[in-house]
Amino acid sequence: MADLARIAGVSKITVSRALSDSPLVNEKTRERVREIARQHGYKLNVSARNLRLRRSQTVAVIVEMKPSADRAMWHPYPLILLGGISQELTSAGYSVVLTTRGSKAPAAQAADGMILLGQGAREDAVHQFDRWHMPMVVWGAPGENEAHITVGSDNRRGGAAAAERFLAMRRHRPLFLGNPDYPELRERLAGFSDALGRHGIEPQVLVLGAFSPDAGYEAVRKLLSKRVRFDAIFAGSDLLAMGAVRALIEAGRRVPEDVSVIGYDDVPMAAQFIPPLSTVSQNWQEGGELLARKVLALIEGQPAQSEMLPSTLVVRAT
Amino acid sequence: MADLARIAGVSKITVSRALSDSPLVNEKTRERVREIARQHGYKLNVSARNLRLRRSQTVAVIVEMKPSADRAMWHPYPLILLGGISQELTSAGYSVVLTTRGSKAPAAQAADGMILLGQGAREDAVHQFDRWHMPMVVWGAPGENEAHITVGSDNRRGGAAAAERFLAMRRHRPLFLGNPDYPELRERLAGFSDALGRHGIEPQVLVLGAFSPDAGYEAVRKLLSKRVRFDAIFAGSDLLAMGAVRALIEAGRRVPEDVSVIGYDDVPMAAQFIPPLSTVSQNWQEGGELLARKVLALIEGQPAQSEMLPSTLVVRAT
DNA sequence: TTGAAAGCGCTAACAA
DNA sequence: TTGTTAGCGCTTTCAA
Repeated sequence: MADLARIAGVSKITVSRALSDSPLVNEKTRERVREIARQHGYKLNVSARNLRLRRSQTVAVIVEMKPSADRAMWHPYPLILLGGISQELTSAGYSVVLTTRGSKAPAAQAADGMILLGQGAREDAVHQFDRWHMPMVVWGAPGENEAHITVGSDNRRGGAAAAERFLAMRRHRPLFLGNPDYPELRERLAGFSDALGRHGIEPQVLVLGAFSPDAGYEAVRKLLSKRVRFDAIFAGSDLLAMGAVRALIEAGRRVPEDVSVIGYDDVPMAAQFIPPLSTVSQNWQEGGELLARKVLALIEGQPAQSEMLPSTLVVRAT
Repeated sequence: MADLARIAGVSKITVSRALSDSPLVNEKTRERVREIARQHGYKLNVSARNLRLRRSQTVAVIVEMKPSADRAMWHPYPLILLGGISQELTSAGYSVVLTTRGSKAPAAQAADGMILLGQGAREDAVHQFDRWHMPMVVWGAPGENEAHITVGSDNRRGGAAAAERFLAMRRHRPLFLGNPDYPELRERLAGFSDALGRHGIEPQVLVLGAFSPDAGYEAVRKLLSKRVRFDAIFAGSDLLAMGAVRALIEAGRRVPEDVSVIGYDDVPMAAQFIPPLSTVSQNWQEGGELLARKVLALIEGQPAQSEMLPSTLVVRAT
């Protein structure tokens, strides 16, 4: 900038003003400076500007990644959340700084705000990041982190919707498939159990480690071989549900006549599955957008509140 | 840092050294300084450090996003590419700065390197970013951008593999389903056509706008109603292929006896589909990791070359 | 409409 | 082992 100033025969500050479209500079001067900048391939030093302005136009998105084991955050669906976040922030002139918890990468600290996703949104993580004293929004179940602004989908309601559907179909031996160690699944199961409990029904719970179709397939196969009786399955994810359906069909059970199946997420394949899968739909993209809008509000000093996204049961064939 | 120095009774630089684990500082001094920093909730100003060190420990990932229409980059599979990138960069102590082309967000300019993804990797985009003079790696088909380091999967080989399979099955009326405006699909079609051409067979090409199962379903339904004859379908994506299979089955055609179908991508559902879908597998995750490793190499001044990831045909039931 | 001075918070180079 | 000096490149006062 000093060089440009010398070449243009003006002062540094005039160059700065010209390049940032300040009204404090003469039209002609501005054009001349800009032309010179272009010719010389000048590129603004963003770090210097950030230092001076005390902001980076950046929001850190922090996801969990245990080194090897659980890469849940990199599964396709949570990533769509990131798509929503990015879309919203980008159009507001912010960039997303993507980091994983525990990384030594420093850039996240320079951000103007922070979004916590995935397992990273646990209590301990929240406290850890609290010390950074920056606007923070958390994805997950509100109430767990009363002190923080939370956006999440209504997993409890989704579980209840599945239960109500089974009740309407007069199913009395429902089964829950999934790992309630994940807070989302715990909520889904809670909503499911509560709604059933009000009619004196208690679901069986089959704890599964993975979310994959194979896990669902194997689990149901084992149940069938052990002659466990059930007439309805509520799966913690669509992939699990699809695996379950495959196992049922292979074993000669009719879906939904013998066993009704409801999944969770409404992935694009759910509608194309044969038979088309009934499932609880949640809009990840929108969740991402909402998270982004909340941090932006906080960054600009406006108030913001926790919010829960609706989950709706989509009844298809199963 | 000046405050900490005063409190600890040392100089600023000693604080700096203590906090950055420099060997130039006495063990005791270091501990004392760190303790004081902790007590006072000190947080390093990363912008200042970036300015001073002339680096940001950041890699910009630039994706395409036409405002409303084509959000292809936010589809699940390209996002996995991002997962791979992020994983690799994070473990090297870098953060990912996610921006879309055309965004006014400044943070990307401060990055130490750049990865261009999606439609953004077209010629014009590449030239636009060339002016930033930073290490750059592009996702796509090598050869298109000779001048730049490119990582991509071998779409041409994938198309050829599908063709070879059909030839081995003695199919003589193959059909290609997909939109060759996308460079990847163009390559897949090229490989497919070339391999067939060597046996005197020319595939029919059905250009489809979308990648969705519905698009595949509708397209095949129309073909069947027009009594177009074909005995093999190579679809540009698994979702398309699944839609096609559904249409075939509904119309009473047997898969693969009457019509063999091969998809592309090997999405997790492909193996669970009924019937399990044959498809060309490409490893997005690994592609992302490779992209990341190449930029890191460039950033550290090491040489790097373009590279093509293998695509392999996975033969299942269709 | 332009400019001079000051300083954002950090670390490399050099000196003690 | 510690400290002094200087300066990274920018923009906000304040003055002309």
